[in-house]
Amino acid sequence: MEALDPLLHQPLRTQLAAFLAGAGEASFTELKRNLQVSDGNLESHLKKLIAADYVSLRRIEGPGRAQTSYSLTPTGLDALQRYIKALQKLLPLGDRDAAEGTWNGQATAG
Amino acid sequence: MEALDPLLHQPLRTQLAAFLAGAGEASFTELKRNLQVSDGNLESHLKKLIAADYVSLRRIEGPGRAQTSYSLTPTGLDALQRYIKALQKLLPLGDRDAAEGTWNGQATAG
DNA sequence: GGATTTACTCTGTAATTCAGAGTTTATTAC
DNA sequence: GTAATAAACTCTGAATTACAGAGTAAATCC
Repeated sequence: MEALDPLLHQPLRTQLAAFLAGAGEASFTELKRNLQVSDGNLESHLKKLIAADYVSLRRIEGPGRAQTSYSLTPTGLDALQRYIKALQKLLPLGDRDAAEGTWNGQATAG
Repeated sequence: MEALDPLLHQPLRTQLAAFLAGAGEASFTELKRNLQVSDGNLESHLKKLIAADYVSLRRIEGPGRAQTSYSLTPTGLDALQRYIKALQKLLPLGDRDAAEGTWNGQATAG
């Protein structure tokens, strides 16, 4: 059985990675709004992803206060992609062939 | 953004639930072997799933020492199914339509 | 120029995760 | 029959993680 990247397999961090993958990049505040998370919690998870080089930051000096833009690194995107493959192997997720076995009567149709 | 059931969205518990869904039921030892996990760790996660009524146990009195057989409850299967739907919404997982947006060039093809 | 807001960062607490030691019941060797 | 081994868990405690709210610094509003 394949292990699920523990860095990505955590509620907030999965959402963070998915959001960044979809959005390309986002500011602290955008992330906070979209993920509905407290400041401290957001920054601690962001920090962890940055430490793993899954996320990079870019300082944006605009008019007004400087902001940081966060985005997935190639490493992060790759990890996310491999994480998704692992999920597909583990669970029946539409991409049926990938799942090692499909469940009883129920499959994925609900 | 939809939250991911924190009970299921944890590496060992996701695997546990997926395995039980696939196998129907399994003994402590089977689970231990398949998930490659320590006794203590397995029992603590199992306990958590049982407390949530995601997993039920059944005592099996055979020849030799009695064993416990673990399986998903209807509640657990339902939760797993909803968890999978949430994942599908969040990530591009083969079932493409469900994902809120598909990523840049990369999509799911590797 | 004082009050507010924005954009984070720090700190401490609570909860979670985990390994290994402990317990109980059965089986095998003698 | 009993000592040693094994199976099937359960308990304990330490390490890590997750989280909220308080703190800080810079900009904007009045």
